[in-house]
Amino acid sequence: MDDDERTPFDANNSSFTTLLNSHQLESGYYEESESNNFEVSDLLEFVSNECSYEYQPIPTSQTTPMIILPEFSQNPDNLATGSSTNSGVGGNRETTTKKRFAFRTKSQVEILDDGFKWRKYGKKMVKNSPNPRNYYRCSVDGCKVKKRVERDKDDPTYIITTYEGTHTHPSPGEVTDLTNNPPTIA
DNA sequence: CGGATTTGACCCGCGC
DNA sequence: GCGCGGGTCAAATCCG
Repeated sequence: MDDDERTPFDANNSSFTTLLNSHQLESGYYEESESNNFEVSDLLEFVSNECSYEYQPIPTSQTTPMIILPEFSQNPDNLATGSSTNSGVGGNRETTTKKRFAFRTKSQVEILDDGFKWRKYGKKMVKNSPNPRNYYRCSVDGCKVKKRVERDKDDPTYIITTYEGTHTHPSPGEVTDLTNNPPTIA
């Protein structure tokens, strides 16, 4: 709990400080899972896109967002093979470089309103945890962002939310001019 | 009535 | 080659 063995944030980086302040992140850890191109700006952009905490604070309860990527290279048992090409039944899925970020938040509810609409498409029980793992997907058509929510087996009070992919649309809460806002490259 | 949620079944990759 | 673990889909159900 108070003793972690992972690589902490680069506190020297002002960007991270801003990030921490903007999103009220107490502490956390980040790690890159695919390529080494992962930078602070990516994390910032991702946070801004994926978790609009700044727009929609967690209304359910006092939540302390934390950025943490524990299972990516530390425990292969949790995520097993993350960078697989084709996954699922379809067999033919377009798989490009997708970045994943895990946020560990302290909350009793798993449904954290981050400003986006999610549709649950699966629930699975993890073998090493009594708590199930929920799979969410962005309800927006065309957006292939996936979200994985799981309770910390060690600390049930903590929720580990893993985002995968990048949103190609603005937050539904904030209506913007779609005609004047062309989507970026997928 | 429409949409989201549920739960079981199916599939894939890897290990043994 | 089979089994395990994990991830996804899909039909049925429930809710608003």
